[in-house]
Amino acid sequence: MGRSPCCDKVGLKKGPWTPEEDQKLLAFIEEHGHGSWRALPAKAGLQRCGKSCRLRWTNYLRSDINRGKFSQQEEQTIIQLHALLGNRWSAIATHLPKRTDNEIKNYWNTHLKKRLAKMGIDPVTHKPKIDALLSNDGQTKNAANLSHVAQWESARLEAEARLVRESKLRSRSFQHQPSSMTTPGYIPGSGSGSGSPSTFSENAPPVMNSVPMTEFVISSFPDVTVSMEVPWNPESSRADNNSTVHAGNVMEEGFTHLLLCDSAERSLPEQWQGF
DNA sequence: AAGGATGACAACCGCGTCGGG
DNA sequence: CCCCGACGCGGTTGTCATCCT
Repeated sequence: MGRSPCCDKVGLKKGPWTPEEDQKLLAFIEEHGHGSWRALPAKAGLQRCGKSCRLRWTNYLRSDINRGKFSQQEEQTIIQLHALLGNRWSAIATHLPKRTDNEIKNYWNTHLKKRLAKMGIDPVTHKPKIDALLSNDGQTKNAANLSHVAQWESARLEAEARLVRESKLRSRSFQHQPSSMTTPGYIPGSGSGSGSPSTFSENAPPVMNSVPMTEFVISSFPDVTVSMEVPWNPESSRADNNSTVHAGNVMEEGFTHLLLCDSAERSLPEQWQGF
């Protein structure tokens, strides 16, 4: 309950680690394991608090860390998982082997968040900003746009709720099975295209009625399928006759693809340029 | 060339949670 | 059941490098 007092002790070094300190920590852990982090600094001969040692080890010294540039696939995974999980960096990190939560968090804050903001997408919810859906005089270009945003939010929250349930199940069973195998009531869909869409049957009313459903499959989280009601009009994926913005269609095209474009001006669909 | 601005990333801080006594 | 130490997590800050004027 109380805060750890280890860092309050005077005489302990703070700030950047030196190569000598790294070597001491590395050598000690390789020989003895880290054991109790609190006791480790004294045993290893380090003038650091245990917390600092743990951070240095988990974020930098571990041998199973990839410190190279983030690949496009990794970027996409982060964006997709962040859309579902929010700022739960440790949870996101579990789906990115060799990457630490701190590294992912930093990368998000310095690269991806800015890219989202630049494109007029709320970095918190990943939905298009309301002001991006407004015309210059403040009127909505298309009332359906706001409806799509609400639907996206609804789908996102639903997926999040499911993840919470799965998390609880996983913590109980401690298994690494696809969650579709462990989540009661989950009915896997038949994938994109024809066939019945995936949905959430556990205590949930049918989400859809007559409107065709669109599935969002998270590629690095294949057991999660977000189904949402998004009327699909291939023509309006670019721009319809009224130059309206179809938030749902843009999402269907895969907003993560848009986010991966280095330059919004270069690769965005016409109606998104200039945001 | 100097120095201010900006970007990138490492590290710290403080809160919440867990588990043992 | 309560207390408290230990740890993990996410937000924030600090520091260094690079760019720009």
